Formats: sequence, structure tokens, C-alpha cells
Amino acid sequence: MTTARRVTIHDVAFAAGVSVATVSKVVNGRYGVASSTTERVQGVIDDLGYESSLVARTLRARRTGVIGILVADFEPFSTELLKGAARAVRSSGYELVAYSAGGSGLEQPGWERRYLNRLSGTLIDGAVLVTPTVVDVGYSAPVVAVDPHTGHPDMPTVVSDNQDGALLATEHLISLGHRDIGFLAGRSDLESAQRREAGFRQAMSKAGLTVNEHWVQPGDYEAERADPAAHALLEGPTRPTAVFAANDLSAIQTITVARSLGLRVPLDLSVVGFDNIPESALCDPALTTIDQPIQEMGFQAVHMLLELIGGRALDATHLSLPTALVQRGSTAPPA
Amino acid sequence: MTTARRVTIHDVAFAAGVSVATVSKVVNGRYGVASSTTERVQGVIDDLGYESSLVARTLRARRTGVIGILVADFEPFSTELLKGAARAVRSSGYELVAYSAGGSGLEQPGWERRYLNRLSGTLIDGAVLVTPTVVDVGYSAPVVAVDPHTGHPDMPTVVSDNQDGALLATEHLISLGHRDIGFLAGRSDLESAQRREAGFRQAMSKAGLTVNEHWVQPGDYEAERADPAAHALLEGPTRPTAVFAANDLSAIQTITVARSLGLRVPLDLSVVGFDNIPESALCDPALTTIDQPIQEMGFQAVHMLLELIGGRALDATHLSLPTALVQRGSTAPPA
DNA sequence: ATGAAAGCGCTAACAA
DNA sequence: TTGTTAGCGCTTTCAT
Repeated sequence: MTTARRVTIHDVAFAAGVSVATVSKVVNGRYGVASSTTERVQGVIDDLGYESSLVARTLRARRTGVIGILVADFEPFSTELLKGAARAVRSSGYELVAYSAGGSGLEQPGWERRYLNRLSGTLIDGAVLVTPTVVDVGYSAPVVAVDPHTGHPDMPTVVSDNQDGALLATEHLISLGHRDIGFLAGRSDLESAQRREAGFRQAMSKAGLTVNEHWVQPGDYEAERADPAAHALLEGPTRPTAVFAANDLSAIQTITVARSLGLRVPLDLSVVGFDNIPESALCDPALTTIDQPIQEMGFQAVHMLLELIGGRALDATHLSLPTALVQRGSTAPPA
Repeated sequence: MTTARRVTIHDVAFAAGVSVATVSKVVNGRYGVASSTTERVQGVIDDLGYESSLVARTLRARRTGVIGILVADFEPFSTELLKGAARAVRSSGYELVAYSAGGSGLEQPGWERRYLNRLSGTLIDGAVLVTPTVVDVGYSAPVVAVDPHTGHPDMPTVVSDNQDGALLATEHLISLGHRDIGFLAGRSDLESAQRREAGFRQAMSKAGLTVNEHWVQPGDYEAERADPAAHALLEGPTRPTAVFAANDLSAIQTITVARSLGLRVPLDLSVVGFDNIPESALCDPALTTIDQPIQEMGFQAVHMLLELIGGRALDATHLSLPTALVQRGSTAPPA
């Protein structure tokens, strides 16, 4: 490893025999530089392979031309969102920085505020916060929150229509003829989980069905937590003929548990999930689920952010994207 | 939108009635500060919600504690890689910045060098370059390239075993009884495409089979370019009973073309792909493919980078990860 | 134990 | 047209 120092503006200035200011002007295409000088400086820049430091430039200039996506971790949800964000930023002239503290520091709340303080004002012109727990960031940079844990009227947000999705899921089961439907809930501290439960209950009451509270179990959006819940759901004195799980992970776990109990899916038990992650299509039987348009959420969030940065007014500060039923093999009429 | 200015170290110093130097010492846990002062300053920091600017800090300090993943765009490959990278960085104390120019600037080559120059030396301590076209970056910061377009002995790289994977794919077809096997090639400027073709030829000659050069068509790793190639492969005077496509996208396109020609897959034509992207499992029939461990590549790349940054020697500068056959529905013995 | 001051690489007034 | 100068927010000697 040789120790080739970074090429700075000083190196270019020295080599070209001009001042750093002149180089800066050339780099930024400012007026007031003789074309012969511009040419010479540009030649040196090319020779040396100089590129201005984002960091140094950003510290001085007000606009940085970079927008940040702040995530707690790079997992399926956030990376899916990134794809949509990338599409939105394309040909906008902006660059994208996705920032993650690598899972560390997530235990203590407020990571979103810390990230924002560390990056905003410098480096980025605005940020998309992915699933922030604290939405009151007490900071005025343009910010859009995606799938926040709890609603907040003051900050622009993008969510998917969790309640309507849950309604669709439950109505699908009801239309198949199910009456005994269980619900495997999500993380109760999350807005999305509450909406999904609300949608479930709404569909049930709309159909004149009673929710059996023994068949409502906490699943936490996780496979491990969903496991005992699924057992409770399926091993009681009576069991539902169908289960709507608040997300795909717990739905898949429900299928696993059902099979281990000798139940056939979907013959003995129908299962519906929520999110439509790739794993839903791959499990056996393939999961009937509610598609949450994650990429689209990323796209819209960046779109809103760009409007805010540009000083334009938002059409809507709270965007709720439609969900849709994706019917696969895990649901059928009750036996 | 209120205009709450960012809280700087000066604000803290002023509020606490000390100098910025003292605040800096407290923030960084340096010696030489009275515990009473530390306490008072810390109180103000908490009150004001101060967090030091990554940019400013990074400009001054040699180590930044951040590593960069430089990608041309956020698409399925790079985002998958990100997940593995995130796993590797966890509990390393490092943070992760994924940087993308949003697709712009990709037309002209050398984006990797420009990105590196913009970020390195400041902001990041080292970088993972994803599918760089130019591997000679003429810069000495710790860098690891993943899936580079062309091999380079001087830079640490992580690739998957493209040749062996192609060998596996072709041998799978041969073991099913196929003798007339076509090859839909990838982007010829990419190292990976060359290795895949080499693996194909190796398997053929190993089995004593001749490669029909009419059945070797350029596919470019893209659906659009694969389309005419698949037509050429399947509409000639004679046609192969099986096709190995250099990646999944072109394999899926081959299936589409075959069906449009009235061929049944896998009864009339067997197809194997390479990469194992999610779409491979979802198409009909599900694609038999070679699994490229993308997440693992990201994990290993970051692992190597952390070793380099830590000044440790690498076990191996060129890592090649094993691939494996994933048998699904698109292959069967010839009719 | 504390603070003044220099400077990281760059941009932007302002002078020359 | 060009160069000088003053910072951006922070860390780090080096005085005090």
C-alpha cells in the first residue's frame, strides 16, 4: 500500500501556477477566468485526477446536492425502499447517500435525531427517515418520514394503507367462506400494527362476525415471537379455520407451525400475510399476502423531499399508498 | 418550516460558558477536563441535543469510523450486497455509508475513481467498490472491489466462482442427457461473463461434447439483448435441447421466447440461468439456476476492508466464493 | 484545567 | 482576470 496522498485543490493550484481560488472557479464554472487559464487548469486537473472533496465543499457551500436516506439497518425493507428512492432521484441531479450506523446505537431511541444532526446542515440537503421511532426531530431541515412508528402531524410522511390492506386480507378470507378467523398481531408500539388490527376488526364487524379474543395473539412482526402465538392459536380447545398474520414473517411461521401440528395448508387452515417480501413467494405453499408497495414508498418519499428542498408546496403532507391482495396458494375455502 | 439553525459546538460552548476546545474534549472524552466542567458541558449538550457534525469532524480527524460502499446505482445486486455488508459491520464500531450518484455520470467511465476521490481521505476510512469498470483507481486508501469488470492483481477483490458455477450448470444439463446445448453469453467486457463462458466450454469438452458455435449467442446480461439471441438460438435450422444463459435475466427471456415459439419448458427445452435473483423463483416454470452468494460477497468484502483498515494482512487478496446449483422446474431430460 | 489559535479542503467576498 | 482573505465546524497542539 503506497501512501499516495489525496490530490487537493492546492496541488492543482501549485501545478498550474495559479491560486486555489482560480482552481475553485474553474471547477465550479464561475465567470471571470481567462479561457487560456481555464484550459491549463483543466489540463492539470485531468492529469492529476483531481476531484473536489464532497466533505470540504459541503462544509462551505449551502447546497450540497446530496440527499440522505437514514435507516436503522440495511434489511429487506430499507433496501427495497432504496431501489424506489434511486429511481426518484435519477435525473434530478441529486446524489443519494444511504446512512446506517450498522445496527449499533439502535438500542437507545433517538437514532434518527442523532443521524440527522450528524449529517444535516452539512453533507445533505434533506433526508428520508425510514421507520423512525421518534418523529419529533426538533430540526428544520427538509425531512420526510417513511412508515413512522407513530403518526405525527407536523412531519410529512409516506405510509401504505395498512388498515385497508388488512381489510382486504380479512375480506378475502371471509369471501372464501371462513367465519372462524384468527389474528396474529404485530408490534403494538408501531402505528402500522395498530392499523392492521383495526382493519381486521373492521372487516369482521362489517361481515357481522365476532372476533374471538382468544384467537387474537401477539406476534411482534417476528418469527420467534410468532411461534408461540401460532401455537396458542392452533392448539386451543377450538381453532380458527383461517389466520390473518400482521406480516409475512409471522404468516410463514404460522404455516410452519400448522404443518408441524399435522394441519394441511390451505386445506385445514388458510393463512394470509402482509408485506409481500420475496420470501412469501418462495415458501410452500406460496403465501397469499397483501402487497405493500415498498419501492413506491421510497419513490414518493424522495419525490416529496425534492419538492420541499425546492421550496415548493406539497400536494399532500401525508401520503398513504394503496395495498393490494396477492393471491397465492395458502388460502382456500374452509373444509 | 421554522428556521432552527443547527446546534454547533459554539452554541454549546457559549451556553456552558467554556471554550469550544473544552467542549470538544468533553465530547471526545479527552483528559484534562475537571469533572465538574465535564458534567456541566454534558448537561448543556443533552439540553441542546447537540451532536457533532460528521463532516466537520471528518475533515479534521484522520480516522472517521465510517466505511463507504460505492455503487453505480441501487439495484437488486447492490442492495443485496448491502445486506451482507451491514451484517459484517455490525459490532465493528464502524458506520456504513452507501453512496450512489443516482445513475448519473455512469455513462462516462471512471465513476469509481471520482466517487473515491470525493469521499476518501475525508468522510470514509475505506471503501467497497461494487462492480467497478476501472479497477486501477490510482489511490491508496483501503479499497476492496466486488465483482470487478476485469481482474486486477493489485486490488483486493471478492468474486463468486463464475467458472465453476457455469461448469455446474452445464454439467447439470449434460447429466440430464442433453448433448445439444446452447449458450447465451453475457457482457463480453465483464470478467464474470468470460468466466461463465469458459466454464461452459470446459464442461462441454470434459464430456467430450462439441460446442456448436451457432448456438453461442451474445446476450449482454439484459432481457432486450437476450431476446434476439434467444430467437437465433431457437429458430435456426437445428436447435439445441437445452440452453445455459449467462444470467437469470436472459434465461427468463429465453423461456419467454421459447414459449412464444410454441416450445414447452422444460419438455422441449431446458433452461438454466445464473445469479439466483428473486425473479428466478417467481417465473413460470421456476428457473433452475446457479446461486451466486451476493450477501456473502458483501460480508466478505467489508470483512477484508476492516482488516486492511486495521493494518492487518489479508488471508487472501482475491476471494472467490462458491456457487451452487438450485434446481427448479426449468430443466428436464431431453424428449 | 482551560483557552487561543492554527488548520483540515474548500468557497465566496472583496481587493488588486 | 487574478489573488487575498475569511470563514464553514471541528480537533489539536501549545500556551497560560
